[in-house]
Amino acid sequence: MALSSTGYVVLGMLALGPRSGYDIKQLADVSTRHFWAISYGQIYPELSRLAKAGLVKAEDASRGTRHRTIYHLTDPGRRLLKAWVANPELEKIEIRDEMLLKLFFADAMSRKDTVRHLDAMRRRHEEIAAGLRETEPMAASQPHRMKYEVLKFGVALHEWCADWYSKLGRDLQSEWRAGNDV
Amino acid sequence: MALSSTGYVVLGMLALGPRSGYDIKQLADVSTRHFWAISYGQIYPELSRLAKAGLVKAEDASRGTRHRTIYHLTDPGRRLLKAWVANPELEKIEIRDEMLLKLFFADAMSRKDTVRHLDAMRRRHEEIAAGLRETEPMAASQPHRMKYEVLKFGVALHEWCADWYSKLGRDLQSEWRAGNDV
DNA sequence: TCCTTCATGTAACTAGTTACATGATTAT
DNA sequence: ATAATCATGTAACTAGTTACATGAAGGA
Repeated sequence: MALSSTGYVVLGMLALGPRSGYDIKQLADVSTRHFWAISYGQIYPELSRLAKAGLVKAEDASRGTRHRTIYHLTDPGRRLLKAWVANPELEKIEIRDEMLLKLFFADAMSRKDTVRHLDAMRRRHEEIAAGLRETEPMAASQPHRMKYEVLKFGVALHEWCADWYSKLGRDLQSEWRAGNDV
Repeated sequence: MALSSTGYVVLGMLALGPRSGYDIKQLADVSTRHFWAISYGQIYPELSRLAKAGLVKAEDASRGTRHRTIYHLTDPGRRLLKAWVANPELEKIEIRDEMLLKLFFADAMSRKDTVRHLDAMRRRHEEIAAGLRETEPMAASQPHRMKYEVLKFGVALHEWCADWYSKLGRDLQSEWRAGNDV
């Protein structure tokens, strides 16, 4: 019974307590999103699969005519999640960065445009870091240490990226001002 | 005529000179792979599409019975590539990191396993950085400055990640040795 | 009243991977 | 010989996004 990583995300969110598909999405959007985004189009079908496999259990939580289903982990679900987390296999890491792609192909670009592009990249990472920092109070106040550490990693990572692009832009400019035609 | 980013990668590789689909894959594997991986299953169909759109032109370069097709950029192809590169739109950036996902859900993990997991993450990033560093002489000797800068970014990024995980592991251990039951 | 949030779900689509099939050439 | 590399391509599959449809509840 091999689950997709997204399946484990759903399981993991339910390990924090019973919630609806909607809740899972909201929670993922302020926590795992910066390194593992998920959408409704994955969540709802995944919940059905997990329920069919007996890893989660659905429970009706409708309020009046407004229907709502909350899911909770079953024992097998909790065991499977734990086994996955503890398995030290080298899992995949993947980055897709279109702006970096443009920078890679930017050799024919004008100096002005290159600097502008680097500035946009800096700004982009600063914005991501700022967005993450907003969730910091929430992450700091809950008892899950690793979740907080992962958030701090995200903030630090994007700040580091912003600094790197900022520095490259400055270096290139001073180099160009010095008249070195590289 | 909007191309996928992968389409632009193909175009960009051909901007360096005419090459085959096979060549494009080899080149991408030692250059863009760390932030934009591509596979044969994308390259060959993409080349057909680009040729049909008149952005590249196929040329038979078979040697005897062994067939080989090299592609080169057409003027419209070169123009489109240039326009894409120069367009400062905020393009998407995406990370998918399964190990970070496990760390995020690692709160129930034993201390020993947490430390081991962090060590595996550190090693993973060191290996990626080392793999990238191997291509450094090649990147340094060619005249495309930005390609070299992007490579240096990749090396520095993964080294930074390795250091971060390394530091977190050390911090947690000393914290635990100090007897703080967090 | 109207906008936002809550809430669930599907269908069509886009993107990308993996496995397979084929076969020549070159290095060991 | 035989293994590695060169070389092209497709089919089946997996993963994920986006748009759409529906509608209730709650706040401005």
